[in-house]
Amino acid sequence: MSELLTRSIQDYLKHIYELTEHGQLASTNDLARALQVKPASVTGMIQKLASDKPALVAYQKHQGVTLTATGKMAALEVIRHHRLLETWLVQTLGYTWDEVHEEAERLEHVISEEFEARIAAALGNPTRDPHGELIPSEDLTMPADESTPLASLRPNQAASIQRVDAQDPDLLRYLESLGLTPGVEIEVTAYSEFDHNLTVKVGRKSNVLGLSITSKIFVENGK
Amino acid sequence: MSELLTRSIQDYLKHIYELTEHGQLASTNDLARALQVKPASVTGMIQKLASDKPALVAYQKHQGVTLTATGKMAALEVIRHHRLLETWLVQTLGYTWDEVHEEAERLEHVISEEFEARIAAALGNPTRDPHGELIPSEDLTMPADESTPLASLRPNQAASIQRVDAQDPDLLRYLESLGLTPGVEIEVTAYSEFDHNLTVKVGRKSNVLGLSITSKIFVENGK
DNA sequence: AATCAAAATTAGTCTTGCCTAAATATTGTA
DNA sequence: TACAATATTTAGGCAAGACTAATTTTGATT
Ligand SMILES: [Mn+2]
Ligand SMILES: [Mn+2]
Ligand SMILES: [Mn+2]
Ligand SMILES: [Mn+2]
Repeated sequence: MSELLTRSIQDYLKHIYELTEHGQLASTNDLARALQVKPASVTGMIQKLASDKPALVAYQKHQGVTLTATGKMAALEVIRHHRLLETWLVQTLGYTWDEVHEEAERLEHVISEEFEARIAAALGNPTRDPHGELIPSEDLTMPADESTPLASLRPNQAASIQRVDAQDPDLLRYLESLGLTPGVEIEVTAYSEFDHNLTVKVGRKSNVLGLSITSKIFVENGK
Repeated sequence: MSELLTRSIQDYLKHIYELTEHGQLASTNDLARALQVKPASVTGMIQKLASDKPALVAYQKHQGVTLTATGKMAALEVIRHHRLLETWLVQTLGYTWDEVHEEAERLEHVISEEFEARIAAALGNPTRDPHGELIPSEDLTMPADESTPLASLRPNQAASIQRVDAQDPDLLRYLESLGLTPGVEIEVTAYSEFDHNLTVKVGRKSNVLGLSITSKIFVENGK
């Protein structure tokens, strides 16, 4: 799996992985939004990736793309780099979880396999990054994710936060200020069916959270 | 000094700095060799850098280039990144001095000022990298270098090794195997004026070193 | 002063990855 | 079934940075 893959291609593959993780096809528009690029540029790149020597994506005009086995390996390699880097920035350099994303976004493309191995070992081969996201294993397998969105819980259900699917620093700081971070136990005490707000108890405090937040927090282990 | 400077430009500036550090002009050919690029490419890039909004280099056709004040700041920024990274790879991830150059060569262009500040602080603001090279200060001043090449010493002169000006991993491993690393005390016991070999004593052992080695080891403080 | 080799520059191409504008395909709905 | 809105693709361009081949400049040597 050694890389002749450009930075740009690595980012395409990573985002295609994320958009197709649950069996969907990634649309040109969704990719354009994720990559901050115009749809026409996505079409161009996708056509190139699809016609590469060993194709990195499977593509049919107007239908969207998925990754080939080769493309998936390359994507998982980048994702592993990203998540190990985030973990390591937090644990060894004192970054906070709202600061790491941007730094990792650049570093992920330039570290060697040697570097990856050394930080993984130094961290004790972690399985989750600071946001609770699962880290692909060294052999590029993505562990199964058992969690469900907090939004799907209803009053009297308790659970523990597994991961927070967000990179926006403001949102992350806000969540931290409420104590909504991975590992924390929470309980839903109220649900408003019109706006889908949930009232969530953390320790002694309760907060009312809208769907745009509860859909980004993933929990497990409701009692 | 924030960067709109591409990776490629950063490498040009860094190498121009190194080639002009002692007052010379950097020639097109020397730069081409240093950057592993054809001379025609160097001419093209130099002309662009010379005609940039605030010019990064001063250039006259066929005469060679030097850095402007702006260009020098940008170069020192990259060099500071490189040398802090090398130091940090050795001290916190257990890299050896022959392994760090290549990794730092890529990382130097993508770390943030925040990252630079954090590793500098974590390392206690070091002034030399693992090869003994001086690290530009945070305000981008290069400390004065008092050292002279080992090649200039003669029998009965003693000195301590300050820095080793080499990146070739094989050479670095060889020097380490001889105990020729920064901080080590040495003494010259013989000189051969025909081939310029020096016999150098380190601890109990002596080795005969050719000019291609003694010109890359810099020493200070002969007693 | 004339000559010549080495060094440097110019001219013209190529690749990568993006863009805008225009054309076309798909889809959901009337 | 047909139309309009939406999504996607095509066509044509541009900027960076590299390359090769051809040409010019420099500066040493006769
Ligand atoms: Mn990235
Ligand atoms: Mn993360
Ligand atoms: Mn570099
Ligand atoms: Mn060094």
